Amino acid sequence: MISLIDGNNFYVSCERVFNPKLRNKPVVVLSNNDGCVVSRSDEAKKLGIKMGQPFFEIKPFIKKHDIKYFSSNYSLYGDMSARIIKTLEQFSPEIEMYSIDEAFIDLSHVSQEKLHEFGWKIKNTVYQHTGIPCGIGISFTKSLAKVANKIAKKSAKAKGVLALYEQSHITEALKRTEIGDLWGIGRKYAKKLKENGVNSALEYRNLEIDWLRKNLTINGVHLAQELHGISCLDLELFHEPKKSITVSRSFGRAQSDFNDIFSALANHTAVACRKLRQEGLEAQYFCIYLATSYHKENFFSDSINIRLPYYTSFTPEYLKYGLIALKKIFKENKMYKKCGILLFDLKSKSTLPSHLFDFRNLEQENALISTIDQINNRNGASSINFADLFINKNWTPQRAHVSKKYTTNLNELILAR
DNA sequence: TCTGGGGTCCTAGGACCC
DNA sequence: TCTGGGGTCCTAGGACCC
Repeated sequence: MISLIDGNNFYVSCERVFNPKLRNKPVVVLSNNDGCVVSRSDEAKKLGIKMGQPFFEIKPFIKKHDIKYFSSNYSLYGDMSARIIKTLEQFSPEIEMYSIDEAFIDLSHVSQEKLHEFGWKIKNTVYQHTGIPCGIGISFTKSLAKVANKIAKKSAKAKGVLALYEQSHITEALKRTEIGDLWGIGRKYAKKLKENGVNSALEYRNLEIDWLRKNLTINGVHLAQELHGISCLDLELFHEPKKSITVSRSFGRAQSDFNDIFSALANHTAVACRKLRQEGLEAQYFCIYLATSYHKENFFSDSINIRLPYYTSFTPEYLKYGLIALKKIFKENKMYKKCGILLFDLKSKSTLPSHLFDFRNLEQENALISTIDQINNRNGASSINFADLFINKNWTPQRAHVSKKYTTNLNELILAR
């Protein structure tokens, strides 16, 4: 058996842990750049605020109903997520942290008649240890656990915990699950399926394999089998090495000056390279990306791929080639709204030169960059950095309503108490 | 009359997830 | 004025090989 545990309205719940006044009140958390709503309390949902709704559109509504709102505070949410995993470790040796607010855990060591009780024990303990309310779904496969989790949160009877193991209950649950709520069925597939008369998960499960294969790829077939209780998706217990790393941000306001934009790109590049080093990886290819506002007329974007002479994670190398690349795609008189960098073709760090004509002094590079990383780890990001990053900060995203660093900044933690 | 068969690799685009 | 960011996987089609 597998259980899916996820934090309810996770970002909002994280904010509430350290600010109890927010309980029982409508609260939303905004995306980067205070762009749109990405997490809503139940009260905010009841008022009709939609997921992904632009903030500026609902600002008057928010003031009128005294809805509390916050810029996203990812260091706080990441830290709360780590606390949840720590708590889950006492319930099962096999845990897959699927996203910042969701984990699958193996429950094959629990007998069927104890599943429900065990689920409640997990829910209560997570709340006790972290202050985060969560939903628990339990069943034979990951996809069925997802179905159970969704119903657990909706049903007044389940109150947040549901174990599905009786066939009649599974059938009933699938009948009640709308096709678009299935894990793996997005907007496009939901539309296509409805056009073919498939409106519930139960109807989906009855579809012909060949039809699914043809119209929804092999993933669609796997989903149907999972709904029959045949496991196709294993728990991923080990952290797979990343295949790509992206860092991109919308600018606080549109930018047209080359130096301003390079300054932003340099900052994203430094963050991306640091992630690369944290993963113990190096890249040889990267792509930089530049775009105007997607929501304005004459949307324009351009990107360019760069191949470095060797695999590396040394930031100055990326800054050097990034500057050349940006000059190639930058155009005057455009109001750019966003830029980013994508690192791909990643492989494990090697300490050897890659070829005969590689004249880098790797020892020196490593000494420099690891010193910089250490200083920044100890004293906060960008305590020390490359000059390109400081040209100016006109581009910095909006983040006007951020909460305190309750868990990651000692001084603020003491103040909060 | 009439022009093979089998395979790999790469890429762009589309779909999904949170 | 103002609309997020970071990922993965699958497939079809083209290019190329013998």
